[in-house]
Amino acid sequence: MNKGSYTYEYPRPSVTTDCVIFGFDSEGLSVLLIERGIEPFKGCWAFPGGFMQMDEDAETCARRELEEETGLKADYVEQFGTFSDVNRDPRGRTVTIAHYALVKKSEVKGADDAAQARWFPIGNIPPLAFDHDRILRVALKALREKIHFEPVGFELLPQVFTMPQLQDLYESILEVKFDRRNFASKMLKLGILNEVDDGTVRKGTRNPIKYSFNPESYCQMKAKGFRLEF
Amino acid sequence: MNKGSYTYEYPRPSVTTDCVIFGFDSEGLSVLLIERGIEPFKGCWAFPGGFMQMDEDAETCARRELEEETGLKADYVEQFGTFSDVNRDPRGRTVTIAHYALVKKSEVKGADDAAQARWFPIGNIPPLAFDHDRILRVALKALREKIHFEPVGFELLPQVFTMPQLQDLYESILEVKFDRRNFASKMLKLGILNEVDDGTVRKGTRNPIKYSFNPESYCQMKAKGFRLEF
DNA sequence: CTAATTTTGCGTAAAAATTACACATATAAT
DNA sequence: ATTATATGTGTAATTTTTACGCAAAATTAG
Repeated sequence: MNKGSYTYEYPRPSVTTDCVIFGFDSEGLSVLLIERGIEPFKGCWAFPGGFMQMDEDAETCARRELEEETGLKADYVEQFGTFSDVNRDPRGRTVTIAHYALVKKSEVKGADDAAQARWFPIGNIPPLAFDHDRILRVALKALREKIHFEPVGFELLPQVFTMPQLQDLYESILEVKFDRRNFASKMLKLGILNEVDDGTVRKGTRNPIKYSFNPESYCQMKAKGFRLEF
Repeated sequence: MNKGSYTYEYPRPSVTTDCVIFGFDSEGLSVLLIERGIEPFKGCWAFPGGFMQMDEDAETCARRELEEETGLKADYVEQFGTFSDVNRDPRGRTVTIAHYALVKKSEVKGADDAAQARWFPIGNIPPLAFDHDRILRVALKALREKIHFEPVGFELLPQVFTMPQLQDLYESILEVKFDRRNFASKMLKLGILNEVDDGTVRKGTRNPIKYSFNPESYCQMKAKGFRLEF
């Protein structure tokens, strides 16, 4: 196909997607960024993303770019806003449909091998390219609201986790502290956690009980309309 | 400027905005639609919207199209999602950034004069063009969630309103019924309502107290983080 | 190796929020 | 004129949330 072969009656902005990738481990919440090797914003970090193809919708594009640029396949990808400031990209008019992805860092193997991809804790983000700092703020806000309606936490934790881990997750995302006993009883009362018997005999109380997320119960709950109050 | 004078190396989708306009009166919640005079979807109804110009961002575009096509200027316009299905427009690849607008029907004068614009109650929507039925469902969901965090109701009611009106509004949007005494006390406890003295002496209790929204109190509340629980 | 500290599970009492509900009065309807 | 309806007000019962103490084993410190 020739260069410059697409002609339109009126000018059109470029359409891209960007993807804010959230991960979680004992260090807290973090995002995966890619270092830009070229101008503009050379040396700055940015979310993976790129131009939307004519045969894919926005979420498909976000997932494709995510995999191409980081090697990750995310289960959970969701659109949270579209950014269209006239001057957001110095190269030309660009509209980006922003998504966030939730990945289990415990299952991410060679993501750090990937050329210039690195995890940054949410409290220590380097200078970002374009309007990505604004996009990150909006992404965090969206995630914080989402966690009240959907158990997004389970997309971020390992398959099997403990109550303290789950509490850490909620505290990291919402930036608050909970009483551990109240947190546990509220969570258990929801009825979406399965106790996992990993064979080890629980003698003392210091080795925590292992849980896994029960998607079936969750779906039933969701059908009735559900809200996680914190 | 010549026809067909914009040429790009890769194909680009069109970018449009659409605007779901919500209004409220004693009949309940309704939306303002425009009848399509031409194919495709001739005779169907659609949200006002159109192509984004190169010198305006999405919200500016939505407001412009809204005014051009209905004569309305809306105070409150907010983006709630971008729709990018590959086949959503039979004429070609189009991505639309969808917004909703809240208007005071009480202050809308000649909007119905406008050629083919008409209000439809939310329970009686005619066949819609393109994927606008889906867009409407998402808009309603967004509005229902928003009402928990922001006093969107006050954008829909007249400047001065009564408690029963406010309750009707909440009940219409959330599709539930509240105990009128509990609703009133909860609302008043928020401290964002001013009692309006309209001079008339309130003898009986059947003529309801008039209120207005107090934006200052609301801003203070919002700063502390706020949620309206229903 | 021993002692001190920390982590975890469990359960209860106090406080706060939500819910359910009754009556009086003037307007509106019959 | 009589009846029905809409509105304001307050309180008791219930439910939910919050605060907090204790015991046991693992971990850490010495």
